[in-house]
Amino acid sequence: MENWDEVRTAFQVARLGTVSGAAEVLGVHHATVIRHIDALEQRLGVKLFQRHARGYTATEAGQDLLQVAKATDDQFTQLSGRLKGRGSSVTGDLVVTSLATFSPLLAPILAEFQAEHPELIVRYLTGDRLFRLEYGEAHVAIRAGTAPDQPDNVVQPFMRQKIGLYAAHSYIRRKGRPQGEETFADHNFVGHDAETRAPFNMWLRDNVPLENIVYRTIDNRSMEDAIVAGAGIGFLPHSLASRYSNLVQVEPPRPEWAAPLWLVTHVDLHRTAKVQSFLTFLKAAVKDMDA
Amino acid sequence: MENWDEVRTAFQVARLGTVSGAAEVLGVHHATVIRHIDALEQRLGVKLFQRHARGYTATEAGQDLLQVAKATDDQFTQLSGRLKGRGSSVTGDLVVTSLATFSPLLAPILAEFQAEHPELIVRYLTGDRLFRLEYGEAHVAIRAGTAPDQPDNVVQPFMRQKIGLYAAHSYIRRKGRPQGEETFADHNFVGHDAETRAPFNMWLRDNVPLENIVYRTIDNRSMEDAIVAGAGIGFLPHSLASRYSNLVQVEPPRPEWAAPLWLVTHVDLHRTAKVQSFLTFLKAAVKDMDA
DNA sequence: TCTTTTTTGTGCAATTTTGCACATCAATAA
DNA sequence: TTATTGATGTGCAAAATTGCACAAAAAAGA
Repeated sequence: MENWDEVRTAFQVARLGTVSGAAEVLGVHHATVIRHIDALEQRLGVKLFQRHARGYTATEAGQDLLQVAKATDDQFTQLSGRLKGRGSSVTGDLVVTSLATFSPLLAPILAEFQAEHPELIVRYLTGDRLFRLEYGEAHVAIRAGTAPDQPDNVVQPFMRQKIGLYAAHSYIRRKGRPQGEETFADHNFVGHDAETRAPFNMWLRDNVPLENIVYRTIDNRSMEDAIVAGAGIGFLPHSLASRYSNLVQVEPPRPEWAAPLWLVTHVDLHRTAKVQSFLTFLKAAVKDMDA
Repeated sequence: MENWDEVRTAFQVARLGTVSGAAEVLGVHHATVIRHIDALEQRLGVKLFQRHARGYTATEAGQDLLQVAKATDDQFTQLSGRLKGRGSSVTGDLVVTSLATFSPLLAPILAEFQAEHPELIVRYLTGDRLFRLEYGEAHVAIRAGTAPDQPDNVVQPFMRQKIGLYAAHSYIRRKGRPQGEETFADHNFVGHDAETRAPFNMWLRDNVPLENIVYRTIDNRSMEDAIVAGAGIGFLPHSLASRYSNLVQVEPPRPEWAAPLWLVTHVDLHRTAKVQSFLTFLKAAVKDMDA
């Protein structure tokens, strides 16, 4: 059964009983309808209609087709409604991906956005590997570092996280509070094991002796745990550090430490209402946080 | 949702994940597939696929379409199978129509044909009005009289019913048995009230005084009842009269009394296996009866 | 009975659709 | 790294589809 359009034509003829009527409904010339029916009957090897001067009446075969095609027509109509509606409504899945680092930042925002759109299911994917937008793995990605320049992606600046140096009370009691950068050589630090391109990490490599970075980890979250546990002084986002009552701000956030964050979406999805709605919500949320 | 073919194309793309694969399955050029997708997306205003170098992956909208179209594809495949099968099998309805007169003749034949095709449902329509083949009211019609010449109908000779003159024993006892045509003026006859074109009826009008036709009826079946009841002498098909033990053959069947019967089918249905099968069965049955 | 209306059916031209060639791009393997 | 493979995307010509004009026939109405 190839050529679904011919089935659609036959459906209208069976429904209306005349070629002319079907042609009008379908918006084509009645000759086209006749030829569709002829072609379909020849391919199937079955007479679908009996032709007479008052129109076409469906044979048993034609009525069988009518039943099936009627159901199909209904299904397609409903599908069309759903698809068109989907273009302007915030429902279904919203897949957001980022490094696990930003989970504390994003979680409350995502939660609130979901609360505003009860029909929405938020899927927040974090992981080591980058989830690829061009394969449809996510609607929105939050990326850090230099601006990504994938051709099919729409990139826009999101925010700069304020990053400061923090240490736990337990550490301060043990090693004392540093008095300016020049005293850092006497202190222990928590840092990345790998050579990441994060600004604060590069600053750390330049301004602190390597042997003072006594606790090294790959995972940002483990770094946070180490700082809280008093392993040493380390960089933390201001918003995150302020949640811990046992952390002391050793150095206030500096612009050169701040890592720029980017919002990345795929071209095909960027214009959709769902993504747009989320992006504006996201930017408004961080604006509130800055203020 | 117009243009079901584009839905079919999108279905294959969603199923296979690549334009090239879909093009191969559909038997069209891959450029055609791309253009179908583009057209469909534009009409719906929704992105169905995300394009990347490895192929097309369905968005949520595309997956919704996939679900619906998959069901449609199944339905159409099944329908196609049913329709094609219907072309070469004897199932469903077989609608036969004739004047009620021929019911005694046809009933046993129809019954046996049904027994040979258990899946068949025989609908035998009799009535005053002619059921019209061109409106699909019947597959086969048995008509009497001069050959019908409707353009769309396929007419073939069926049989000539042997018609004789019969009377009941009770009538013979009352009025005696006629000794040849010349004594008919002394007898009572059962005949048609209307001026039918049936050969035996015309013969009756020509060879028997009108006032001797004492029992007139419109319905052939009532005429039969009258003869059996002894109302007078009347024409009956030989096959029918021989069933009654209380009937006497006044005159044996003559060729000029015999009414030619015609088998009529509609052009569109004539070639179908069901109709052909029935026609050959029908002709074989009456051949047996003659022999 | 005759006219009007409605419907199907067909040859031919215009339009649309399709196929082909080629460009491009990304992933894979040597 | 480099060549290769397999995918998408586009201009242009060929092919198929469609629309139009018109014919014909039957039902409906005057």
